[in-house]
Amino acid sequence: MKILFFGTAQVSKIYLEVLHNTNTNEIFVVTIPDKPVLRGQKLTPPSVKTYSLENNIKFIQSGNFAPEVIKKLRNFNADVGIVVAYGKIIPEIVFNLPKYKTFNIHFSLLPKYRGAAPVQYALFNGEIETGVTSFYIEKELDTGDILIQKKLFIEKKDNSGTLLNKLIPLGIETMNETLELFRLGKLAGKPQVGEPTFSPSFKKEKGHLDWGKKAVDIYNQFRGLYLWPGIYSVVSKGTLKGKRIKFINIEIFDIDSENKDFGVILFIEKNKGFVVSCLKGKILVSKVQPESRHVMSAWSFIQGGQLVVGDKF
RNA sequence: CGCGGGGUGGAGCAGCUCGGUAGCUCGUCAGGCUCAUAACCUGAAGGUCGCAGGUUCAAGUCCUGCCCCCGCAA
Repeated sequence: MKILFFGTAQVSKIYLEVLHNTNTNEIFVVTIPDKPVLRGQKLTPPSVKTYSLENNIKFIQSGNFAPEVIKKLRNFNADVGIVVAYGKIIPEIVFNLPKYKTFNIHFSLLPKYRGAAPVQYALFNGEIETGVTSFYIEKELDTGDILIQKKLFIEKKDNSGTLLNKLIPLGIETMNETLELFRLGKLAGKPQVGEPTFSPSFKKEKGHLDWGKKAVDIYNQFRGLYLWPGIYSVVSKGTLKGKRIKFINIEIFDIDSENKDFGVILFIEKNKGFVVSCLKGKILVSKVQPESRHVMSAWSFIQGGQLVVGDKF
């Protein structure tokens, strides 16, 4: 098949790889411009671009769909378009170019969690299941008819990293099966049914912990933001006052205790870390990254004596 | 040349302003105590204080250059 592939992020590279390793496919990649990234703001190419270069795959890198870009895409004369973590809205004139139109692989059970961050939001909300959906791209974001949908159970200990690792292969299955549908000429999708919910992209600020919440909610926030941007708190009382500390790993210490004050370091758990009070319940912090320092176990950091019982976030 | 922090025994930190025997907590090893709840006590091993120059009687500490790590912002 002649495939028009829209992708940018690390995740989409994996999908491109699968398509590229199927010899019968001819691929044309569409990705976005290099972006300044990290300290020193070096321009970094999307991993899809790097992969395309290494494997001699035709690609076009553009921040827009100007007439000359569309012309090139039209000349490719694609059978189908596939969108995986592209990161930009694709105009109708483009997603309608391929013979069988364009479909998207989305990591939720649509119409739940439409938008940019379905994995994260599913975890925030403590969902017990999620999944992958392939559907036709429409003008409105994530609203098109569904081709294939697969369910997946979320485990208590899952975070955005582990969950993504399960969703990616499931998505590949979904993509392959969707392509198979097209080969067989089964092109009809089914309208989405149910109340839609949304998962808009968010900023780093979302990782700022509010200890005036329940331990369960804080834990869900941790799970959802595990890969990016992580969760953090700023010390408000103690030697490190004003310093930011990232919590790389936490667990629920108890779920329903009542605490007079929250955000307070209540006590130390030997070899494990320190325990912080929430509005309801307590959180055991086991791995941290203080400002300007490496990631370290919370217990190790406690040895430095910078953070002591009674300090507050 | 975006802003900032940091590199000190195996781990986490202090010491640097005001140069003068390498300190604290943990771990390790040896021994003691026996229910302390981050158990406690005694003792031991373990460090070219990121690298290279410079100033000085003397540099972890002051000066110069370099390497590496990290937070923020984008």
